[in-house]
Amino acid sequence: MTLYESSETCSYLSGSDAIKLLELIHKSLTCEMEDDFTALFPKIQELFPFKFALAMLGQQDNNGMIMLSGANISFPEQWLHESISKNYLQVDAVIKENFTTYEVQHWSVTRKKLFRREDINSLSQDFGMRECYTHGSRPSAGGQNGSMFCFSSTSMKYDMRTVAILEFLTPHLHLAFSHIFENKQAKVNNAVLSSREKEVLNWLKQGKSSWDISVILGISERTVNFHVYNVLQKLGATNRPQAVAVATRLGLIDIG
Amino acid sequence: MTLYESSETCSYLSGSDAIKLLELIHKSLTCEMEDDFTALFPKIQELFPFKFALAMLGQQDNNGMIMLSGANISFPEQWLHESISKNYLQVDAVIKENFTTYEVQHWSVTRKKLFRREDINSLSQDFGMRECYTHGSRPSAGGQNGSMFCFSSTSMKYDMRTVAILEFLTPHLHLAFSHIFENKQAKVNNAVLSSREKEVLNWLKQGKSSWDISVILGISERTVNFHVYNVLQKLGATNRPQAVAVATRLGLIDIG
DNA sequence: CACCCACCTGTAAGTAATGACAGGTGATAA
DNA sequence: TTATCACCTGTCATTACTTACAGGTGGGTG
Repeated sequence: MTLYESSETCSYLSGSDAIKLLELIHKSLTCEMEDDFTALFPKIQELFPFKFALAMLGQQDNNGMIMLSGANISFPEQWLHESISKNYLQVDAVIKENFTTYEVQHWSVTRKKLFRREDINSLSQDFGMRECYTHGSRPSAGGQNGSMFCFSSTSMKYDMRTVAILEFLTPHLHLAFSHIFENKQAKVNNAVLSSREKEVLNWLKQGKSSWDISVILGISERTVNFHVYNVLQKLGATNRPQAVAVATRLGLIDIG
Repeated sequence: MTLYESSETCSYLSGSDAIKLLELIHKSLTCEMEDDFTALFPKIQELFPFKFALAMLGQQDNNGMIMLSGANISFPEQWLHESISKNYLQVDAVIKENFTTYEVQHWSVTRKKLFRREDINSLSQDFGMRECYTHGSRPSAGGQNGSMFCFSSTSMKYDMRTVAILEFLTPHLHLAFSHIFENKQAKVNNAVLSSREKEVLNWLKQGKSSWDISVILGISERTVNFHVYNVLQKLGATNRPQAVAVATRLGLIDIG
């Protein structure tokens, strides 16, 4: 049984902790852009101290986790740059552990558990990131992406209060961050098709034939087929059913 | 500016209120079935007293709100029966107000505001439901349904603490209730198509032609068309693109 | 101006899908 | 046993779609 199901987890929290968490969770509901999300972190700092924070969204794959999106709240850019160039993010044991167990981790605890020693990599030490809490959420209904949030500093004691805070907060950070990512993706994808192409696609979804659409739009059937052909090319689809499926997945057309 | 955005809303809450809310919100994240959802309400009763509770999910329509799903937590069955048979749910001003403003309502306050008088309908009075708080969430990204939650009793004072509790709690009740509804719908819809039909549909979505699928499944092309035809009939679609769209909407095939 | 792009249109050949006809098997439930 | 249902198969005529070819218009940008 993880602490998630334990009813005593909140006993580590004070009333003012709980109120701050409530406010944070409430604010997380209305995050639409990355700025809204970033704005949560100063408030998290009021709950427990950290210098650096990082958010990551990943998608499960055959080979492992693929990073979809990262929001660097306050990590040193150089650390990120070196970590990415040296492929640390793909091989790091803590990250693997996160995307396997999705439980709260404390670097020294995890490393002791995995390697039977506590030392961290020199890169992190150079930047004054001697300790770090990480916690993420697993892919769930309504979202197929997993997440990971890092809170790092020179020294962070492992204590149950921080664990409890993360367990209450992380699922909502995950929802907010996923939501922002999907917004962003839909925006990017939205530019792929022209307005006429989206219009045609929306009628296709409704079961209309080329002839139907030509009447609806007041253009020739040939032109409808022309638009459809362009949609197929742009979406990499081989026929109309796939085009509808791809467009739906990319958020280009409404589900309804 | 509504209380939602006010940073002082939580000042009406005690630390123990906040902890109970946190626990409730956390539990709401893992609700998969209606029982899980119903189990939240005894915990809500620890926050503020009420005798009867009701959850409703509705979909915006040209004419108004259509009820999609209701969970009767503890309302008198007879009250519900009479309300439905007398069409109260369609004409009730409080319900209309909920699905317009989506703000916390207190029956006597709302009625005073709308009708300049406080009296309630005799039906509710007969059942000892003299007062009621209602609050819901508007349709949002990732869910097109609005919700309404009622908490009723013989006497409920209007106070800011209860309002604050509802404002913090309701969005999460909404998410949980919507999620349960979608689960239920997907389950119902899932029985509509046979396993072979779903298999064919999933290949259609991938852009495969009838011939492709016949090779993949090791059956004749004619049989693939037979299955597709049955899918079209069952889903009420006129062609493959629409079938893919409908199946996606009903949760019959994965989006990915 | 030249260029790109969204938008529009035509012809035509080949391929795919639709919807009707007809029929057969095997498992499971009344 | 009779019935039902998922599953399977065939033919055939009609309609729809795909993908080439060819081209024209108007708006905006470098």
